[in-house]
Amino acid sequence: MISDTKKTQAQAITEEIRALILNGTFHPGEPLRQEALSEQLGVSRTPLRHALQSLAEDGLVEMIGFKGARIPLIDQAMTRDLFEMRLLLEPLALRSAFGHHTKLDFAKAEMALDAAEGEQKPSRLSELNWEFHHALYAPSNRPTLLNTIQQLNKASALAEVIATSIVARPEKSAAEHRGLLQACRNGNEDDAVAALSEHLRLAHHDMQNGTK
Amino acid sequence: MISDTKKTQAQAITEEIRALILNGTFHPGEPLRQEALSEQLGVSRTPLRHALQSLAEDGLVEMIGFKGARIPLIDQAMTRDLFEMRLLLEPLALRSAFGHHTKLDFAKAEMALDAAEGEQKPSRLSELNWEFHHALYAPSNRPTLLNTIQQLNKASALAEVIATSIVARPEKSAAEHRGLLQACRNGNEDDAVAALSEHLRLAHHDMQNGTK
DNA sequence: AAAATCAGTATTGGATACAATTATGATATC
DNA sequence: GATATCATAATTGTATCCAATACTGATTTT
Repeated sequence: MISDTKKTQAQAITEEIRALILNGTFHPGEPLRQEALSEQLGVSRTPLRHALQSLAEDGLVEMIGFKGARIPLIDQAMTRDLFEMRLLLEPLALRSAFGHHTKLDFAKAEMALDAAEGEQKPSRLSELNWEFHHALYAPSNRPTLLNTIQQLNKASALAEVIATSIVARPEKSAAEHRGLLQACRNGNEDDAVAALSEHLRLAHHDMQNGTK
Repeated sequence: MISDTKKTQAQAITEEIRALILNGTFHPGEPLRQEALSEQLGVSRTPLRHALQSLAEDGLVEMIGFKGARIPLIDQAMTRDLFEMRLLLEPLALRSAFGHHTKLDFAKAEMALDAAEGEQKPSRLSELNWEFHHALYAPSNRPTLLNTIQQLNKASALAEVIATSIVARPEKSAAEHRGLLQACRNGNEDDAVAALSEHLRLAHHDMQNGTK
Protein backbone atom coordinates (compact mmCIF):
# COMPACT_ATOMS: atom_id res chain seq x y z
CA MET A 1 0.00 0.00 0.00
CA ILE A 2 1.45 3.33 -1.04
CA SER A 3 -0.73 5.87 0.66
CA ASP A 4 -2.81 4.58 3.52
CA THR A 5 -4.71 7.54 4.89
CA LYS A 6 -6.89 6.23 7.68
CA LYS A 7 -10.37 7.61 7.47
CA THR A 8 -12.33 8.12 10.62
CA GLN A 9 -15.80 6.58 10.89
CA ALA A 10 -17.33 10.01 11.31
CA GLN A 11 -15.88 11.12 7.99
CA ALA A 12 -17.05 7.96 6.26
CA ILE A 13 -20.65 8.19 7.37
CA THR A 14 -20.64 11.91 6.63
CA GLU A 15 -20.40 11.00 2.96
CA GLU A 16 -23.02 8.29 3.33
CA ILE A 17 -25.48 10.67 4.93
CA ARG A 18 -24.71 13.31 2.34
CA ALA A 19 -25.63 10.83 -0.37
CA LEU A 20 -28.81 9.85 1.47
CA ILE A 21 -29.84 13.49 1.69
CA LEU A 22 -29.00 14.37 -1.90
CA ASN A 23 -30.69 11.26 -3.22
CA GLY A 24 -33.91 12.34 -1.61
CA THR A 25 -34.15 9.82 1.20
CA PHE A 26 -34.96 12.70 3.52
CA HIS A 27 -37.12 15.67 2.71
CA PRO A 28 -36.77 19.33 3.68
CA GLY A 29 -37.92 19.97 7.20
CA GLU A 30 -37.65 16.32 8.13
CA PRO A 31 -35.92 15.68 11.46
CA LEU A 32 -32.93 13.35 11.66
CA ARG A 33 -33.10 11.22 14.81
CA GLN A 34 -29.67 10.29 16.09
CA GLU A 35 -30.48 6.83 17.36
CA ALA A 36 -32.36 5.79 14.23
CA LEU A 37 -29.66 7.06 11.90
CA SER A 38 -26.80 5.62 13.92
CA GLU A 39 -28.23 2.12 14.04
CA GLN A 40 -29.15 2.34 10.37
CA LEU A 41 -25.51 3.12 9.56
CA GLY A 42 -24.15 0.65 12.07
CA VAL A 43 -22.23 3.09 14.24
CA SER A 44 -22.76 4.64 17.62
CA ARG A 45 -24.23 8.07 18.17
CA THR A 46 -20.85 9.63 18.93
CA PRO A 47 -19.40 9.64 15.41
CA LEU A 48 -22.86 10.33 14.05
CA ARG A 49 -23.01 13.57 15.94
CA HIS A 50 -19.70 14.61 14.46
CA ALA A 51 -20.97 13.76 11.01
CA LEU A 52 -24.10 15.83 11.51
CA GLN A 53 -21.99 18.75 12.63
CA SER A 54 -19.87 18.43 9.51
CA LEU A 55 -22.95 18.38 7.33
CA ALA A 56 -24.26 21.42 9.17
CA GLU A 57 -21.13 23.31 8.12
CA ASP A 58 -22.05 22.67 4.51
CA GLY A 59 -25.65 23.65 5.06
CA LEU A 60 -27.05 20.20 4.35
CA VAL A 61 -28.60 19.94 7.80
CA GLU A 62 -29.63 22.35 10.51
CA MET A 63 -28.73 21.68 14.13
CA ILE A 64 -30.74 23.43 16.83
CA GLY A 65 -29.83 23.45 20.51
CA PHE A 66 -31.28 20.44 22.27
CA LYS A 67 -33.87 19.98 19.56
CA GLY A 68 -31.91 17.92 17.12
CA ALA A 69 -31.02 18.07 13.45
CA ARG A 70 -33.20 18.35 10.39
CA ILE A 71 -33.00 18.93 6.67
CA PRO A 72 -33.17 22.68 6.16
CA LEU A 73 -35.96 24.35 4.27
CA ILE A 74 -34.41 25.95 1.23
CA ASP A 75 -35.91 29.21 0.12
CA GLN A 76 -35.33 31.44 -2.89
CA ALA A 77 -33.40 33.99 -0.83
CA MET A 78 -30.84 31.37 0.12
CA THR A 79 -30.28 30.09 -3.41
CA ARG A 80 -30.05 33.65 -4.67
CA ASP A 81 -27.30 34.40 -2.15
CA LEU A 82 -25.43 31.21 -2.93
CA PHE A 83 -25.38 31.82 -6.66
CA GLU A 84 -24.59 35.49 -6.33
CA MET A 85 -21.58 34.63 -4.19
CA ARG A 86 -20.47 31.94 -6.59
CA LEU A 87 -20.85 34.43 -9.42
CA LEU A 88 -18.37 36.69 -7.67
CA LEU A 89 -15.88 34.11 -6.44
CA GLU A 90 -15.70 31.46 -9.13
CA PRO A 91 -14.67 33.78 -11.96
CA LEU A 92 -11.85 34.97 -9.70
CA ALA A 93 -10.71 31.38 -9.20
CA LEU A 94 -10.92 30.62 -12.89
CA ARG A 95 -8.96 33.74 -13.83
CA SER A 96 -6.31 32.92 -11.22
CA ALA A 97 -5.98 29.45 -12.67
CA PHE A 98 -5.60 30.65 -16.23
CA GLY A 99 -2.12 30.16 -17.61
CA HIS A 100 -1.47 27.37 -15.13
CA HIS A 101 -3.72 24.74 -16.65
CA THR A 102 -2.03 21.53 -17.76
CA LYS A 103 -3.30 18.84 -20.07
CA LEU A 104 -3.93 16.75 -17.01
CA ASP A 105 -6.27 19.37 -15.59
CA PHE A 106 -8.31 19.41 -18.76
CA ALA A 107 -8.31 15.62 -18.84
CA LYS A 108 -9.64 15.48 -15.29
CA ALA A 109 -12.37 17.94 -16.17
CA GLU A 110 -13.32 15.94 -19.22
CA MET A 111 -13.39 12.70 -17.29
CA ALA A 112 -15.84 14.21 -14.86
CA LEU A 113 -18.07 15.30 -17.74
CA ASP A 114 -17.92 11.87 -19.38
CA ALA A 115 -18.73 10.15 -16.13
CA ALA A 116 -21.71 12.43 -15.61
CA GLU A 117 -23.08 11.55 -19.05
CA GLY A 118 -25.27 8.62 -18.08
CA GLU A 119 -25.30 9.15 -14.33
CA GLN A 120 -28.65 9.36 -12.56
CA LYS A 121 -27.83 9.49 -8.87
CA PRO A 122 -28.06 13.10 -7.69
CA SER A 123 -25.34 12.64 -5.07
CA ARG A 124 -22.93 11.34 -7.69
CA LEU A 125 -23.90 14.08 -10.13
CA SER A 126 -23.13 16.67 -7.48
CA GLU A 127 -19.73 15.11 -6.87
CA LEU A 128 -18.88 15.05 -10.57
CA ASN A 129 -20.12 18.58 -11.01
CA TRP A 130 -17.71 19.77 -8.35
CA GLU A 131 -14.90 17.62 -9.76
CA PHE A 132 -15.29 19.41 -13.07
CA HIS A 133 -15.27 22.89 -11.60
CA HIS A 134 -12.47 22.00 -9.21
CA ALA A 135 -10.30 20.76 -12.04
CA LEU A 136 -10.54 24.15 -13.70
CA TYR A 137 -10.00 26.16 -10.50
CA ALA A 138 -7.31 24.08 -8.79
CA PRO A 139 -4.33 25.38 -10.83
CA SER A 140 -4.93 28.76 -9.20
CA ASN A 141 -3.19 27.28 -6.17
CA ARG A 142 -5.43 29.22 -3.84
CA PRO A 143 -6.71 26.65 -1.35
CA THR A 144 -8.45 29.16 0.90
CA LEU A 145 -10.42 30.61 -1.98
CA LEU A 146 -11.23 27.14 -3.30
CA ASN A 147 -12.33 26.00 0.12
CA THR A 148 -14.98 28.70 0.35
CA ILE A 149 -16.12 28.03 -3.19
CA GLN A 150 -16.46 24.35 -2.41
CA GLN A 151 -18.60 25.12 0.62
CA LEU A 152 -20.91 27.21 -1.51
CA ASN A 153 -21.10 24.45 -4.09
CA LYS A 154 -22.03 21.87 -1.47
CA ALA A 155 -24.75 24.11 -0.14
CA SER A 156 -26.00 24.70 -3.68
CA ALA A 157 -26.15 20.98 -4.27
CA LEU A 158 -28.99 20.47 -1.81
CA ALA A 159 -30.91 23.38 -3.30
CA GLU A 160 -30.42 22.00 -6.81
CA VAL A 161 -31.54 18.54 -5.82
CA ILE A 162 -34.66 19.88 -4.17
CA ALA A 163 -35.48 21.86 -7.30
CA THR A 164 -34.72 18.65 -9.23
CA SER A 165 -32.84 20.85 -11.68
CA ILE A 166 -29.69 18.80 -11.34
CA VAL A 167 -31.42 15.80 -12.82
CA ALA A 168 -33.89 17.67 -15.00
CA ARG A 169 -31.41 19.63 -17.09
CA PRO A 170 -28.42 17.33 -17.50
CA GLU A 171 -27.97 17.87 -21.23
CA LYS A 172 -28.17 21.64 -20.96
CA SER A 173 -25.66 21.65 -18.12
CA ALA A 174 -23.41 19.29 -20.05
CA ALA A 175 -23.37 21.56 -23.08
CA GLU A 176 -22.49 24.56 -20.94
CA HIS A 177 -19.71 22.62 -19.26
CA ARG A 178 -18.25 21.49 -22.60
CA GLY A 179 -18.29 25.04 -23.88
CA LEU A 180 -16.51 26.28 -20.79
CA LEU A 181 -13.89 23.56 -21.07
CA GLN A 182 -13.31 24.36 -24.72
CA ALA A 183 -12.78 28.03 -23.98
CA CYS A 184 -10.23 27.08 -21.33
CA ARG A 185 -8.41 24.80 -23.76
CA ASN A 186 -8.37 27.60 -26.31
CA GLY A 187 -6.75 29.80 -23.72
CA ASN A 188 -9.46 32.42 -24.13
CA GLU A 189 -9.85 33.75 -20.62
CA ASP A 190 -12.66 36.22 -21.18
CA ASP A 191 -14.71 33.70 -23.12
CA ALA A 192 -14.20 31.14 -20.39
CA VAL A 193 -15.28 33.51 -17.64
CA ALA A 194 -18.28 34.55 -19.70
CA ALA A 195 -19.24 30.92 -20.20
CA LEU A 196 -18.82 30.19 -16.51
CA SER A 197 -20.92 33.17 -15.48
CA GLU A 198 -23.64 32.31 -17.94
CA HIS A 199 -23.60 28.71 -16.74
CA LEU A 200 -24.15 29.80 -13.15
CA ARG A 201 -26.87 32.24 -14.15
CA LEU A 202 -28.73 29.60 -16.12
CA ALA A 203 -28.44 27.05 -13.34
CA HIS A 204 -29.89 29.53 -10.90
CA HIS A 205 -32.63 30.58 -13.29
CA ASP A 206 -33.73 27.04 -14.05
CA MET A 207 -33.85 26.32 -10.34
CA GLN A 208 -36.22 29.13 -9.63
CA ASN A 209 -38.61 28.05 -12.35
CA GLY A 210 -38.69 24.75 -10.57
CA THR A 211 -38.78 22.04 -13.18
CA LYS A 212 -40.23 19.84 -10.53
CA MET B 1 -36.64 35.66 32.19
CA ILE B 2 -37.82 36.65 28.75
CA SER B 3 -35.70 34.56 26.43
CA ASP B 4 -34.03 31.54 27.96
CA THR B 5 -32.07 29.96 25.18
CA LYS B 6 -30.18 27.06 26.68
CA LYS B 7 -26.61 27.06 25.53
CA THR B 8 -24.80 23.80 25.18
CA GLN B 9 -21.46 23.35 26.93
CA ALA B 10 -19.76 22.79 23.62
CA GLN B 11 -20.92 26.18 22.38
CA ALA B 12 -19.82 27.87 25.57
CA ILE B 13 -16.29 26.53 25.57
CA THR B 14 -16.04 27.20 21.85
CA GLU B 15 -16.10 30.89 22.70
CA GLU B 16 -13.64 30.39 25.56
CA ILE B 17 -11.17 28.60 23.35
CA ARG B 18 -11.63 31.19 20.62
CA ALA B 19 -10.66 33.86 23.13
CA LEU B 20 -7.67 31.84 24.30
CA ILE B 21 -6.47 31.50 20.73
CA LEU B 22 -7.02 35.12 19.75
CA ASN B 23 -5.42 36.38 22.94
CA GLY B 24 -2.26 34.55 22.07
CA THR B 25 -2.36 31.76 24.64
CA PHE B 26 -1.54 29.36 21.84
CA HIS B 27 0.82 29.98 18.99
CA PRO B 28 0.60 28.98 15.31
CA GLY B 29 1.60 25.38 14.80
CA GLU B 30 1.06 24.53 18.44
CA PRO B 31 -0.91 21.32 19.03
CA LEU B 32 -4.04 21.36 21.19
CA ARG B 33 -4.21 18.25 23.36
CA GLN B 34 -7.75 17.18 24.10
CA GLU B 35 -7.23 15.94 27.63
CA ALA B 36 -5.20 18.95 28.73
CA LEU B 37 -7.67 21.44 27.28
CA SER B 38 -10.73 19.64 28.58
CA GLU B 39 -9.52 19.51 32.17
CA GLN B 40 -8.31 23.09 31.94
CA LEU B 41 -11.83 24.12 30.95
CA GLY B 42 -13.49 21.77 33.39
CA VAL B 43 -15.41 19.68 30.88
CA SER B 44 -15.02 16.23 29.42
CA ARG B 45 -13.46 15.52 26.06
CA THR B 46 -16.83 14.98 24.38
CA PRO B 47 -18.00 18.60 24.22
CA LEU B 48 -14.40 19.70 23.70
CA ARG B 49 -14.21 17.75 20.48
CA HIS B 50 -17.37 19.41 19.26
CA ALA B 51 -15.90 22.79 20.11
CA LEU B 52 -12.70 22.02 18.22
CA GLN B 53 -14.72 20.99 15.21
CA SER B 54 -16.65 24.24 15.35
CA LEU B 55 -13.44 26.22 15.53
CA ALA B 56 -12.08 24.24 12.61
CA GLU B 57 -15.03 25.47 10.53
CA ASP B 58 -13.91 29.00 11.15
CA GLY B 59 -10.30 28.22 10.39
CA LEU B 60 -9.06 28.88 13.91
CA VAL B 61 -7.74 25.35 14.31
CA GLU B 62 -6.76 22.51 11.99
CA MET B 63 -7.92 18.97 12.69
CA ILE B 64 -6.07 16.10 11.11
CA GLY B 65 -7.27 12.54 11.25
CA PHE B 66 -6.02 10.70 14.47
CA LYS B 67 -3.25 13.25 14.75
CA GLY B 68 -5.04 15.92 16.69
CA ALA B 69 -5.76 19.61 16.38
CA ARG B 70 -3.41 22.52 16.18
CA ILE B 71 -3.34 26.23 15.54
CA PRO B 72 -2.93 26.67 11.80
CA LEU B 73 0.06 28.36 10.28
CA ILE B 74 -1.21 31.48 8.57
CA ASP B 75 0.56 32.48 5.39
CA GLN B 76 0.28 35.47 3.10
CA ALA B 77 -1.61 33.51 0.47
CA MET B 78 -4.37 32.73 2.94
CA THR B 79 -4.79 36.31 4.14
CA ARG B 80 -4.76 37.52 0.55
CA ASP B 81 -7.60 35.17 -0.31
CA LEU B 82 -9.59 36.09 2.76
CA PHE B 83 -9.41 39.81 2.08
CA GLU B 84 -10.00 39.45 -1.62
CA MET B 85 -13.17 37.51 -0.90
CA ARG B 86 -14.30 40.01 1.69
CA LEU B 87 -13.63 42.77 -0.81
CA LEU B 88 -16.06 41.12 -3.19
CA LEU B 89 -18.76 40.07 -0.73
CA GLU B 90 -18.94 42.82 1.89
CA PRO B 91 -19.68 45.66 -0.54
CA LEU B 92 -22.55 43.55 -1.84
CA ALA B 93 -23.91 43.16 1.67
CA LEU B 94 -23.53 46.86 2.39
CA ARG B 95 -25.26 47.85 -0.85
CA SER B 96 -28.10 45.40 -0.14
CA ALA B 97 -28.54 46.93 3.28
CA PHE B 98 -28.64 50.49 2.01
CA GLY B 99 -32.05 52.07 2.28
CA HIS B 100 -33.00 49.68 5.06
CA HIS B 101 -30.82 51.13 7.80
CA THR B 102 -32.61 52.38 10.90
CA LYS B 103 -31.37 54.67 13.61
CA LEU B 104 -31.02 51.62 15.80
CA ASP B 105 -28.63 50.02 13.32
CA PHE B 106 -26.41 53.07 13.36
CA ALA B 107 -26.60 53.20 17.13
CA LYS B 108 -25.51 49.59 17.39
CA ALA B 109 -22.59 50.27 15.08
CA GLU B 110 -21.57 53.30 17.09
CA MET B 111 -21.79 51.42 20.36
CA ALA B 112 -19.40 48.83 19.03
CA LEU B 113 -16.96 51.55 18.03
CA ASP B 114 -17.21 53.25 21.40
CA ALA B 115 -16.67 49.99 23.22
CA ALA B 116 -13.61 49.26 21.10
CA GLU B 117 -12.10 52.62 22.02
CA GLY B 118 -10.10 51.59 25.06
CA GLU B 119 -10.27 47.82 24.59
CA GLN B 120 -7.02 45.87 24.60
CA LYS B 121 -8.04 42.21 24.49
CA PRO B 122 -7.69 40.98 20.90
CA SER B 123 -10.58 38.53 21.24
CA ARG B 124 -12.89 41.32 22.39
CA LEU B 125 -11.64 43.64 19.67
CA SER B 126 -12.43 41.00 17.07
CA GLU B 127 -15.94 40.62 18.44
CA LEU B 128 -16.57 44.35 18.41
CA ASN B 129 -15.11 44.66 14.95
CA TRP B 130 -17.60 42.13 13.68
CA GLU B 131 -20.45 43.72 15.64
CA PHE B 132 -19.78 46.98 13.82
CA HIS B 133 -19.69 45.45 10.37
CA HIS B 134 -22.66 43.24 11.13
CA ALA B 135 -24.75 46.20 12.21
CA LEU B 136 -24.22 47.79 8.82
CA TYR B 137 -24.84 44.60 6.82
CA ALA B 138 -27.72 43.08 8.79
CA PRO B 139 -30.51 45.25 7.27
CA SER B 140 -29.82 43.54 3.97
CA ASN B 141 -31.81 40.64 5.38
CA ARG B 142 -29.59 38.15 3.62
CA PRO B 143 -28.60 35.62 6.29
CA THR B 144 -26.86 33.25 3.91
CA LEU B 145 -24.64 35.99 2.54
CA LEU B 146 -23.94 37.32 6.02
CA ASN B 147 -23.10 33.87 7.27
CA THR B 148 -20.34 33.45 4.72
CA ILE B 149 -19.02 36.92 5.40
CA GLN B 150 -18.94 36.19 9.10
CA GLN B 151 -16.94 33.04 8.50
CA LEU B 152 -14.41 35.00 6.51
CA ASN B 153 -14.22 37.60 9.25
CA LYS B 154 -13.58 34.99 11.91
CA ALA B 155 -10.82 33.46 9.86
CA SER B 156 -9.34 36.91 9.26
CA ALA B 157 -9.36 37.55 12.99
CA LEU B 158 -6.72 34.93 13.67
CA ALA B 159 -4.55 36.25 10.87
CA GLU B 160 -4.90 39.80 12.17
CA VAL B 161 -4.03 38.81 15.71
CA ILE B 162 -0.95 36.95 14.56
CA ALA B 163 0.15 39.98 12.59
CA THR B 164 -0.67 42.02 15.73
CA SER B 165 -2.27 44.53 13.38
CA ILE B 166 -5.55 44.41 15.27
CA VAL B 167 -3.90 45.86 18.34
CA ALA B 168 -1.22 47.86 16.56
CA ARG B 169 -3.47 50.06 14.45
CA PRO B 170 -6.57 50.70 16.55
CA GLU B 171 -6.75 54.44 15.95
CA LYS B 172 -6.38 54.08 12.19
CA SER B 173 -9.03 51.40 12.10
CA ALA B 174 -11.30 53.50 14.31
CA ALA B 175 -11.04 56.49 11.99
CA GLU B 176 -11.86 54.35 8.97
CA HIS B 177 -14.85 52.88 10.78
CA ARG B 178 -16.16 56.29 11.79
CA GLY B 179 -15.84 57.50 8.22
CA LEU B 180 -17.75 54.50 6.92
CA LEU B 181 -20.48 54.98 9.49
CA GLN B 182 -20.82 58.66 8.61
CA ALA B 183 -21.16 57.88 4.92
CA CYS B 184 -23.93 55.41 5.76
CA ARG B 185 -25.72 57.96 7.90
CA ASN B 186 -25.47 60.46 5.08
CA GLY B 187 -27.11 57.94 2.82
CA ASN B 188 -24.26 58.13 0.35
CA GLU B 189 -23.99 54.58 -0.91
CA ASP B 190 -21.02 54.95 -3.23
CA ASP B 191 -19.01 56.80 -0.62
CA ALA B 192 -19.80 54.15 1.94
CA VAL B 193 -18.76 51.32 -0.33
CA ALA B 194 -15.59 53.17 -1.22
CA ALA B 195 -14.81 53.69 2.45
CA LEU B 196 -15.46 50.02 3.20
CA SER B 197 -13.27 48.83 0.36
CA GLU B 198 -10.47 51.15 1.35
CA HIS B 199 -10.79 50.01 4.94
CA LEU B 200 -10.37 46.39 3.94
CA ARG B 201 -7.46 47.18 1.64
CA LEU B 202 -5.66 49.09 4.36
CA ALA B 203 -6.23 46.37 6.92
CA HIS B 204 -4.80 43.82 4.55
CA HIS B 205 -1.87 46.03 3.63
CA ASP B 206 -0.92 46.77 7.23
CA MET B 207 -1.05 43.07 7.99
CA GLN B 208 1.41 42.19 5.30
CA ASN B 209 3.88 44.79 6.49
CA GLY B 210 3.68 43.05 9.81
CA THR B 211 3.76 45.71 12.48
CA LYS B 212 4.93 42.99 14.80
C1' DA C 1 -64.24 25.85 26.33
C1' DA C 2 -59.50 27.78 26.30
C1' DA C 3 -55.37 28.17 28.62
C1' DA C 4 -52.13 26.86 32.10
C1' DT C 5 -49.90 23.10 34.78
C1' DC C 6 -47.85 19.11 35.63
C1' DA C 7 -46.79 14.34 35.15
C1' DG C 8 -44.29 10.99 32.06
C1' DT C 9 -41.84 9.91 27.74
C1' DA C 10 -38.66 10.69 24.05
C1' DT C 11 -34.49 12.71 22.53
C1' DT C 12 -30.37 15.16 22.83
C1' DG C 13 -25.88 16.52 25.37
C1' DG C 14 -22.10 14.99 28.34
C1' DA C 15 -19.02 11.77 31.18
C1' DT C 16 -16.56 7.71 31.36
C1' DA C 17 -14.51 3.43 29.73
C1' DC C 18 -12.58 1.09 25.89
C1' DA C 19 -10.57 0.36 21.15
C1' DA C 20 -7.80 1.98 17.37
C1' DT C 21 -4.07 4.71 15.70
C1' DT C 22 0.08 7.20 16.00
C1' DA C 23 4.32 8.70 18.21
C1' DT C 24 8.50 7.33 20.81
C1' DG C 25 12.62 4.97 21.95
C1' DA C 26 15.37 1.08 22.48
C1' DT C 27 17.33 -2.84 20.13
C1' DA C 28 18.71 -5.35 16.20
C1' DT C 29 20.56 -5.47 11.48
C1' DC C 30 23.18 -4.19 7.54
C1' DG D 1 27.08 4.67 12.00
C1' DA D 2 22.70 4.73 9.70
C1' DT D 3 18.45 2.35 9.08
C1' DA D 4 14.91 -0.92 10.10
C1' DT D 5 12.03 -3.26 13.52
C1' DC D 6 9.47 -4.00 17.34
C1' DA D 7 7.46 -3.07 21.96
C1' DT D 8 5.74 0.57 24.75
C1' DA D 9 3.47 4.78 25.79
C1' DA D 10 0.72 8.76 24.48
C1' DT D 11 -3.23 10.38 22.03
C1' DT D 12 -7.21 10.23 19.40
C1' DG D 13 -11.71 7.99 17.98
C1' DT D 14 -15.76 5.17 19.41
C1' DA D 15 -19.21 2.83 22.38
C1' DT D 16 -21.99 2.95 26.32
C1' DC D 17 -24.14 4.83 30.21
C1' DC D 18 -26.03 8.79 32.66
C1' DA D 19 -27.84 13.63 32.98
C1' DA D 20 -30.28 17.48 31.08
C1' DT D 21 -33.64 19.25 28.10
C1' DA D 22 -37.63 19.23 25.18
C1' DC D 23 -41.90 17.18 23.80
C1' DT D 24 -46.74 15.08 24.69
C1' DG D 25 -51.10 14.55 26.64
C1' DA D 26 -54.08 14.51 30.30
C1' DT D 27 -55.76 17.20 34.16
C1' DT D 28 -56.80 21.36 36.39
C1' DT D 29 -58.04 26.10 36.62
C1' DT D 30 -60.19 30.20 35.20
